[in-house]
Amino acid sequence: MPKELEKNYNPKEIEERLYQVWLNKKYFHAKVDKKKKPFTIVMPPPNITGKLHMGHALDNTMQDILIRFKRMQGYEALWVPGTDHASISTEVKVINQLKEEGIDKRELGREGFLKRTWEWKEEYGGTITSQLKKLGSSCDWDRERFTLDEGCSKAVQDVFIKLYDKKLIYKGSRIINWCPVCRTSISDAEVEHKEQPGHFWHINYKIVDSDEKIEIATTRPETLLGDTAVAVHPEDERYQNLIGKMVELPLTNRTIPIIADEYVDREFGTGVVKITPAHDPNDFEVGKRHNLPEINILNDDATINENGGKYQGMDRYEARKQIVKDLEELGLLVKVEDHVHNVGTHDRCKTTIEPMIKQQWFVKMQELAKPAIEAVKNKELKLIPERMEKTYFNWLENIRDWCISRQLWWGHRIPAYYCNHCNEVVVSSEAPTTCPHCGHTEFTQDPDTLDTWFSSALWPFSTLGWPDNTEELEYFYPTNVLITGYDIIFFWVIRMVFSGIEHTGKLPFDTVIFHGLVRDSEGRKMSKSLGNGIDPLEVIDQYGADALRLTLVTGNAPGNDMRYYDERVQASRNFANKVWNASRFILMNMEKADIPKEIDLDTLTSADKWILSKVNQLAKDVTDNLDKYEMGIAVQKINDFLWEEFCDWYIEMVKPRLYDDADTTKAAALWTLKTVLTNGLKLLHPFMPFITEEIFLNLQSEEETIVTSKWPEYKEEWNFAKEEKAVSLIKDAVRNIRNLRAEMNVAPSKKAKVFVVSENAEIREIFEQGKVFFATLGYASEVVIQADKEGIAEDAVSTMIYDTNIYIPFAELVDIEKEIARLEKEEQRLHGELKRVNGMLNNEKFMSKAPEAKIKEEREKLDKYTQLLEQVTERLGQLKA
RNA sequence: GCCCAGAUAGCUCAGUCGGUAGAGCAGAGGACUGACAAUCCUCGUGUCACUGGUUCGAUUCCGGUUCUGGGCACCA
Repeated sequence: MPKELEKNYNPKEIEERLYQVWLNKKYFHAKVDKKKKPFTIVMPPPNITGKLHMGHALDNTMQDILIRFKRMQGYEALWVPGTDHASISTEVKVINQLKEEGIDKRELGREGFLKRTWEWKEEYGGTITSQLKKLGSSCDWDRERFTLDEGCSKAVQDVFIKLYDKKLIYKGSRIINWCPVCRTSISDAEVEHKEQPGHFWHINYKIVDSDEKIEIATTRPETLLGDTAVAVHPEDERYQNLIGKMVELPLTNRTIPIIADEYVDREFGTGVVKITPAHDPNDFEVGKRHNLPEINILNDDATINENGGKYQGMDRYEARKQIVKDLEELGLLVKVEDHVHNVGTHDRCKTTIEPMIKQQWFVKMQELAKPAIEAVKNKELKLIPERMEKTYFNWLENIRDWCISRQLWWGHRIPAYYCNHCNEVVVSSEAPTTCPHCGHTEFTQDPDTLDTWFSSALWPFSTLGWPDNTEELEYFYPTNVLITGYDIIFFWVIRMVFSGIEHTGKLPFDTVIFHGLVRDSEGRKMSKSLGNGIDPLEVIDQYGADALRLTLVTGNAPGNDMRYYDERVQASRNFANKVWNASRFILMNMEKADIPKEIDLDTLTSADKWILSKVNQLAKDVTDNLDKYEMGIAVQKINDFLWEEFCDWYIEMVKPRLYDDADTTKAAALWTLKTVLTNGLKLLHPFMPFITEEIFLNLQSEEETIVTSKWPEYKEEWNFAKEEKAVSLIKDAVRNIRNLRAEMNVAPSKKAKVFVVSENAEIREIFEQGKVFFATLGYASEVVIQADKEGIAEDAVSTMIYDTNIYIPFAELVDIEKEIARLEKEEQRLHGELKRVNGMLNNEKFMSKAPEAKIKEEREKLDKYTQLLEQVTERLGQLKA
């Protein structure tokens, strides 16, 4: 006994209830099953500091669609969820929390701080995953992972040791990006170049033992405290005589040489550059070439250190002011210009980064990059959209070594130990007992932790048990696709690719799908500072997760940004409501006949066969689209099918049969309604999991849930080409009649007798078969089908489809003038069409070169238009006479 | 400076492996037709940015131009 659906579609109640059932029944749990093919996606782990935003919603909707699709297709579909420890973000959050309590992190000590951070993680770290559940994400929560859990940590440690042993990880003193607020080094990828207004200070340096001066220009005057040379271009005539001489460095007691280096651009500024090897990456390189001393003038908080003389202790900007002032007093400041330049800032805290020379750990990238480039070049790894390949190559081909050490506490600690006696470095998973160099037994572990992306780079395999060769790893790895935003291609995607190749010998996935950003309705990035972010949870609360999901995936091409409009979610919700109501209608009528499990297809009417054929074709199309990851196109087709073909046409066609007690095709109608609805729901399920399940459960299927139900496949026996053509003809006729009536302003309540005239017996038969619904849909009081015009009033309005005429003699309603105008417009249109077709067919080149099918198509059009034109002309003649 | 993308109906966007361009929203007119007014029916002549080329045929492919976004790099 089918339970009736609630009168109103109430997503909130349905979604919460169903998700709980799905969890209890473990539908999302995947296990090693050699009889089935695996399909695996690992979720880009959201930060534990995060809150669900539209980007996550889009990202996870797309993943869920693919996972649900594959699960229904019979794959062992595994979607691994998890979170990222997000070293800096989390550490900053906890530091701030401590600050409110008046505690400095150093007071707590490393262990105390970590304890606090784990507590923080326990309390807030699960926020985002619980929010993902509201979205309907069908992740295998039994396999949820965390980048800092035991397994992932082991993987990190193994990788570090392995790369160190291969000399692909090294410790070195190099210029790195330093964040004075977070007080840690960061990688190049974490530096955001931002345009900022600044100044260009022109300063004179005096040549030693001479009255001459040399003018340099700088945007950071305070760095002159660390200058160790002044450089000019070796071929610059202006300065030839100065090369090799010394200059007095103002405000210090030092003299520094004038050197020649090709790095200098003669055209820019004065053509003279001050060289500060310790605080500028380019100068660092120049310094190395000329063996210049490196003078670090900054403390870790960007105040001037003991090398800054009287400026010691000043903040970098304070020192800048003072130095400019002092230079001015000395008469060495030539001029100040306004200058807009790009300043490197830390992407997390937006602080201006300071290049500094520090001992850090690096991953040597050159060798690792090669196979990653190769994989995309030889198509083993596919990037969607393809244009992302350029970005990918560009980054990898110009890659610099990756600075992986961070002066933070929250993260994977570097497994390196230093002998307290001789400072020998030992890299190993456990603290060593004796120093291989001097034999002493006391060691201190490196205090630094690793870049948070070091662990996420291993995510596709560390989550499956690597480095142990687990069953899961064997079965589910490599994963299939990765879905993520294009904004983390460098941070994450590329690093996973080379890590996968290096450590597992396999690509971690074969396809990467990049999606764009969800922007606000004005096209702006959603951001906290603008306050224009839209909370997905509020949208879900108001319209339901299904509506949000549908909105996010509709009408968006891969890699393109999209705008979020409330109206679009409303439209999605309306669609859900439509599906709901149509389903209610079907359920309400189900008892009007016994619905057979299997039906003899011969008992179906042409309308039944038509819609069955349509849903059959839809299954094929949707499957094809999803195989190509074209989710937007797929769901558009489902939407069109359900709303237009199924609701607006088929259900309307079927109504007279259901309401007529004498009708003998009720079982066929109900079987068709149920079958088509079931298949439609299944196709829709990956996109709108909740509403489809709720209806499915009420439809009394053989299957216990739609989640693991069998995906509809194309069936040859459901292909009814003849009926498709027939119904399409009747639909055209109906549309023409409606059109006519609308133009004539005839109210739908005014039924009229309709004559269908065709010399073609087959066509008469088609209308005969569809008579019942044709009458209803075409507002006919009676349908008369005949071969000639016998008995039809002269002034009946008419319309034609192919070789069929339809006459509606609602004489008193007809406005002859209007009818003539309408026909003349039609006549004009046909002339235009004929001109075009004739133009093509009379073109010899077209005839000789165009494909035969195209020529045939155009010929058929010629026939059709010619015939229609004859009829219109004849009719016009009658009316005008 | 290098690279990429977009430019299509009033708005937001799909699409076209080259053969007379689509959706949603908005708008106009009509209808409470026994699931649904969160609905139904009817209504779109857009130089598919501009400009050359290839082609029987280009909005779709190739070249150039303009405008708008984005990424990377950086000149001190």
